[in-house]
Amino acid sequence: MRLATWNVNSVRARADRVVAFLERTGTDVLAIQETKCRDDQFPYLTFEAAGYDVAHVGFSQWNGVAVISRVGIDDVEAKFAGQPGFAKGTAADDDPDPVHEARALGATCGGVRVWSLYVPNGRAVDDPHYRYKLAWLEALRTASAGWLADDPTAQVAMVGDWNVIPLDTDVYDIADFAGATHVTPPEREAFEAFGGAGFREVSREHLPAERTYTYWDYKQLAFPKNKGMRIDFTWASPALADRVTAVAIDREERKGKGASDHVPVILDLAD
DNA sequence: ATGGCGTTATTTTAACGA
Repeated sequence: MRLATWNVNSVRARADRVVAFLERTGTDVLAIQETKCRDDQFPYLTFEAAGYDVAHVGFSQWNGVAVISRVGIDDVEAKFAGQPGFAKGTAADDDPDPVHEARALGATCGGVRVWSLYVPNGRAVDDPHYRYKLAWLEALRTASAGWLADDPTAQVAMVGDWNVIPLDTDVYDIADFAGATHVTPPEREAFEAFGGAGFREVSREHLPAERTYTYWDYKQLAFPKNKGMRIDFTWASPALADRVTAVAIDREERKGKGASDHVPVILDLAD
């Protein structure tokens, strides 16, 4: 089975390109992030015509995550247990009515529990969104540790845009990120905590080379200059990690007119 | 120090993103 993840930066602007990717690569299951639409705006027909079932959650023009599959799609969950909302107060419990955002969707496809994840950006270290990002990652770690505790043989793939740069060598110039989000010790610790919970980040297992990027900014010719970042990852349960035979980052998808700023990450799973 | 580019929306500027 071929499983991929891709932050498409608007599924409506990119639907034809996504279908072309599916057909070119023979991807069976695709987790999509940043659909940037409500459920009623999702281009279901485009994907159904190509032979895929769709599960999507989106509340506005922001965020939005989906899983599309041609090997079945069951037990859809539009959030994980304990997923926090964004509280705009200056303290974590300041806001009595946090806003729930469409950033996680789980679905079982071909026997694999796939979670399409769009981790909050954080914006700035002194912004409430930064605290939200850390709380969100911690809540996901707690939830996912529970899945493994319930079933150590579970086939789970947590895929998507993690908005964390785990290593200094995962970015074109770490000096440009002094004081910025994505590289702070708390963010990196929150990311690596999934390893502590028993998961394995299989993209680096298969693609260990430094400066192997999944994102390039639209601005200032970042892609031609290869000024990129590695922020799209797959934390796999042990049983699933053992099935991964290859991982590829599809750099071709950053080329040409109408590209997303992220490219797909593709995982091949043994039967 | 700023904004650079792309997308969206109760659009004609603002919000958001990494």
